[in-house]
Parts: sequence; structure tokens; C-alpha cells
Amino acid sequence: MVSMKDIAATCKVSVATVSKALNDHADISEDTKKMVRKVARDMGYFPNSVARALKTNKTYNIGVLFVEEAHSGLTHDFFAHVLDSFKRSVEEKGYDITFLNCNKSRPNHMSYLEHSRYRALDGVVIACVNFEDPEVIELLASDIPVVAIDRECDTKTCILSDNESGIAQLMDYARELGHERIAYITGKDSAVTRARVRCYRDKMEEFGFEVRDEYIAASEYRDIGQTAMVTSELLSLPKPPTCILFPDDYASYGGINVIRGMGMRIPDDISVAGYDGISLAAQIQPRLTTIRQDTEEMGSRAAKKLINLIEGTAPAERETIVVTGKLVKGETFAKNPEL
Amino acid sequence: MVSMKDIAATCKVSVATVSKALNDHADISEDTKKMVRKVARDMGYFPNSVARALKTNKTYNIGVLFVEEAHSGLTHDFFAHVLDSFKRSVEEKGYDITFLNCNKSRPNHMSYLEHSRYRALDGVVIACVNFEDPEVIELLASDIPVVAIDRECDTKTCILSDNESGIAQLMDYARELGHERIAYITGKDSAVTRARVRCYRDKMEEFGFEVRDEYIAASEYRDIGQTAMVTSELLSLPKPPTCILFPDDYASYGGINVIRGMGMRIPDDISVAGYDGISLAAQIQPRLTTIRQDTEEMGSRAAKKLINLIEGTAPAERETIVVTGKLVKGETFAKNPEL
DNA sequence: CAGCTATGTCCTTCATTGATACCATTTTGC
DNA sequence: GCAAAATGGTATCAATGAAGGACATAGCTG
Repeated sequence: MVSMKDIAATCKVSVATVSKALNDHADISEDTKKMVRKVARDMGYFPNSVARALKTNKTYNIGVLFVEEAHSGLTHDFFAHVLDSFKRSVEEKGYDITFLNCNKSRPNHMSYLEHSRYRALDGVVIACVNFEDPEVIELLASDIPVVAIDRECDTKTCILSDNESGIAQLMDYARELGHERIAYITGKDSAVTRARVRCYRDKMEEFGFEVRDEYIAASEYRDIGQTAMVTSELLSLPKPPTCILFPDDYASYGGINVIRGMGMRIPDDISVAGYDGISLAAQIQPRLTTIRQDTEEMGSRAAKKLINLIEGTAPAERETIVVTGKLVKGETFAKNPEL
Repeated sequence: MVSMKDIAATCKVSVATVSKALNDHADISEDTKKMVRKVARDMGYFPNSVARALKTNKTYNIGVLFVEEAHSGLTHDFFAHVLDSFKRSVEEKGYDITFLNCNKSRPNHMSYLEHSRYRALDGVVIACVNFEDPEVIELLASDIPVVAIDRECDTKTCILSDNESGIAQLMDYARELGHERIAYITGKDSAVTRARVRCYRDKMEEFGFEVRDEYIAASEYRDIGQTAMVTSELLSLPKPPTCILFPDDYASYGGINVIRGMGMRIPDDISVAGYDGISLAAQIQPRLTTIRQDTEEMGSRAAKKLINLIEGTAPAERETIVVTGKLVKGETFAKNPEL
């Protein structure tokens, strides 16, 4: 590895001069800068991020907290797309991303905060974790720049998808098609879930439709089996719904399987919608009606905001950024057959 | 941040002693070690990875090269699962993973190798990249420990899924069900593709079935549209196949859509199989017959091997590790209807 | 106009970052 | 008193930043 020392020797100047020349300080002559830069290039020099970080306490490294329980991290289509977009955005600014270790069983376990300090991360992006985890709370309470994705959070900036608008779009669409008995299957209880349910209720009331508690059924996100069970309960009600909104695209297939298993046709006999807009759902027939979340936008907004916080280029106010999703009219929604 | 200096001050010993105590050197008394460790714990000390790395030239950081063109990185279900498993394995040994920047358009662009050195990565895992890329070649030729996933490679250790056995299992299964006119749709030309085609041909010959060139059709991996086109060409042959093997699960849905669009039933009129075993394919009906790649095993083998190379605990011979996939008998394969 | 200070440019020296390695030194036990 | 055990001092890793020095030019005074 060629270091500044080598460049200094070749140029017959001091190491400090090389440092200043490469960092474009004002007190180095243009001639020297040119020479140093040329030699650096010729020798294939690249700075040593480790040494620089030690001195400047800036690593140009951002931590990513994507916990993987039950397929809800990297292998979660929605978050994978958000992360992908996030990654591209921060890379443009010269940052790399490192996963925060989440192996809590190791003997010498570090908390997320300790781990962030251990690696001297400049900032952390949080997504897809349990926000009641004491370690997450500790991280949120720290002075490390943090941006949270898809979770409401009082203390730090968060990027939310617009659940109200998503559910509202689906509800409006359902009403247009004449549905009144609309069921909503929820994911696990969380701020997101509550926001969606609230919106569902508001819309039902706005439309003057009866809000029946048995039409609001609790399942789990991305749990095909659980959602299948809940769906079959819904269908065996005396007055089954004519339209079911599922917690997400994955889960909806649990419901779809059950519906078909009972000999009902989609969308002729019953309409269904997912949520998220995963790529496969747009391709498999019947194409799923869903809300496509703008993962690209969420990732890049998160990146921009986090870098702002890190570099202090903007006042570091916490902020709630809401990204709106778009209704995808697939082939699983049709007119209420009872009309 | 509490550093060794602080511990040293509290314990009234030198920094050197603290360092040795924490690293369990033999020349420190048990009493001192105990005291130092206790104080370190009480003060909430964690080592500064940056400083340690500067001195020891070991970062406990592994680079990951997952290029994202055309949804073939993080958002690629197969690789996401492999990476997830890889990540869990290396974390157990105290390593973190960092993505190698792949933004080639930046003004101050570093090659993968330069970037690896810049971050002083201990090793790199490569997957899902174009192996003809000069930067990849440069990295493979370097002295940095590298493990490649899913690509044959002469110079470095690679983890391959057993394409021969995968195709063979599908072919055997097809023959059991009485199929003779078996078509194989390939992905883009690559070592993997060629291995699969070779195996397809070998099996056809072994069975004494006629190998027709028009039954070997070229598409792209994960390209639903392209695969749909190729499938419709296959189906319009004078003697269409009774069984089609698709390049991967995603792509197979392109074919499935076309088949259904022509009014044919799966598997009654035609049998189809995917490849990879993505989670959704096991859930959507009809459940896809496919080869489930052992992503867990591939990730953990890659991790183990890379750490071996890094830590030199085993002779650092390059090695080709083959991980066998498993036939998943879904609902898209049935007896040849012509029998 | 010599000689002295003032100013500014450009560069070097030295200390520093946190941890570790090596060698030197002190303590302990016999 | 001497070996063995325990501890301390210092250089080092690659880079940065503060402080300062060398040199040239400019301005001022006697």
C-alpha cells in the first residue's frame, strides 16, 4: 500500500504538505499541489480511511439496522428495495454502509449504540426493527444521527409511507366498485397498523358503511398461513365481506389460496387487495391490486436527510417525511357481485 | 467515549497494561486482569475499532460485492437469502460486512480493489456480478482473500450450487412422469447456464430422447417478459414440448402466464418447473415445482471459507465447494397427458 | 538607499488520534 | 542477589492540524 509517506519521499516534501495538497488547503502553492496530485495518481495512492477516521473521527460509514427475524430484513422485498435506493444515494456522497451486528447471543455482545461507537459510524438508518427493543430506544436517545424508516418516532427524523392515503385510495376504489362489506386484515399491532385501521374506520364512517368489528381481523405481516386462517374465518361469517384488504402482498396470497380453495373466483366473487407492490405481484396472474410504496423515494429521502444531519449542512431539526404510495389497479378488484 | 487511557487512569496502571490485560496476554497477573476488566466493564468501555485497525491492519470488516443492475443484487431473492446467511455466519466470528461501493460514475472513482484497500477490508465476498468486468478481474487477481458465490472461478475459492444435480433431478422427475419432449429455457449465457444446458443434453441422451435444438431456447434470468415470448414460440412449434424447464422461478411466471393465456392448464396439459425455490413460489397456487437452492448452506460455507482464508487457520488452498439443491415437488408437474 | 520591520507565501516540525508491539525496567519470591 | 513475573515507556500505524520557520517582497525610517 502506497501511503503519504511514499508520496512525500518521491516529491521531496513533508508528509504534512502532501496531506494539505491533497486536501486542497490554501497554504500550498498551485505548483506543489499539481505535482503532489500527479505523483499520487501515478503511484496509485488512495487515502487510508482507517487512519483518516482515527484522526478526524469521521468514517464516511453509515450503519444499517435491518433485523432479520422472521424474514423481515434483507429478504423482505419492500425493505430490500428501500435499502437498495438508500445505498445508491449515500454512495453518491462517498459514504459506505455497514450492517450493525444483531447477534444478541454472542458472549461479548455490544448494543447497537455501542456497536455504532465501536465502528465510529457517522450515522445510522433504522428500519424493520422492534421499536420497543431497549437497544433501539437507547440508540434513538443517543446523539448519533439517526433516521428511521417506516416507523413513527418522536425523537428522530423518520420517513413514513403514507398509510392513510394508501388505505384511503383502496377504500375509495372499493366503494367506486360498489363494495360496502369491506374487511380489513391487519398485521401485528404497531403504529403503522393502528394508522391503517384508523383510516379504514374513518373511511367506512365517511361512506356511511357499517363498521363491524368482525371485519377487522388481526393477522401478521407476511404470514401466509396465519392470513389464510383469518381469511377463512372471515368467509365463514354469516355475512361475509365482498372485498378484503390484506396487510401486505405476501400475506394476501394466503387469503387468495383459501378463497380459491373454497371455489370462489377472484375478482368475480370477491375482490382482494394487497399492500406494498412487490415486483412479483405485478406479474403473477391475476395481477394483484395493491398500493405500490415508493421505495426509491423513501430510500433517497432517508439518505439525503441522514447526510444532512451528519454534515450539519441544514439545521438538524427532526422531521417527519411522508412518502405517498400509488394505487395499482390489478386484476383482483371488480364490481360488487351482489349489485 | 471512554478509552484505554481512562481505564488506565482509574486503575492507576499504564495504557500498555490495560491493553495487555484486555487482550489476555500472559505477562499480566490475574489480579490486574480482573481489575482492568471490571473497570472496563463498569466504565462502559468498548475498543475503538478504528484505532485497533490502524495498528493491527485488521478491521474485522468484510466487503460484499453485490451489483444491483437490473434487480440483481439486494432485491434478488436468491442472493438476498445467501447474503443473509453469510452475514449471520460472519457476525458470529465478530466480523461486520460493508458494501463495496459500485458507483462507477463518481469523479473520484475507486475500483473494487482500491476500495477494498481504502477500507482495509479483511476479505471480500463476490456474488452476482459480471465476472468479465476488469475491476472484478483485478480484485480476483489480488492478494485479498476472496470467495465467489455462484460463479466458477479459477483463481479463488468459489461456492457453487450444483447445477448438474439440479437439472438432473428435474429431468429424472420429468421422465418418471412420462415426458419425452422436454424443453429447456436458458438464462443469459454464462458458466452456470452452460453447465445446465450440458446436463440437460446429457440427460436427454441418457434417456434416449431426441435432443432438438428448438427445445433449447435462450431467454434471460428473472425476465418475465422475455421468457413469456420464448415460451409462446415454444408452444407454437409443430411438436410443442409437454414439459418446460424455466431458468428460474421468476421467469417461469412469464411462461405460466402465456400458457394459461392460451387456455392450457398446468399441470394437466403441460408441466413446468422453475429453479431457485424462492419463498413466494412455494405459496402461490399452483405451488411451483422447482429446485430449492440451499441458500443457508451457501452463505454459511462462503463465510466459513472466507474467514479461514483471512485468519489462515487452514491452508489457504483455493477450493470449489458445491452445494446441492433439492427438488421441490410442487403442483406444476404431472403425468404426460399424451400417455 | 541601507537597514530594519512588516507581511505574506509556502513549507516543515511536532503533537495527536487509540491501540498495540517491543524492549526496558521494576517488583516479587526464593 | 538473581531469575521470573509483572508492569511501564516509547515508537508506531497513516493521517491531520496547530504552530512556527525560512524566505521573499514590501514598506518605512534615518
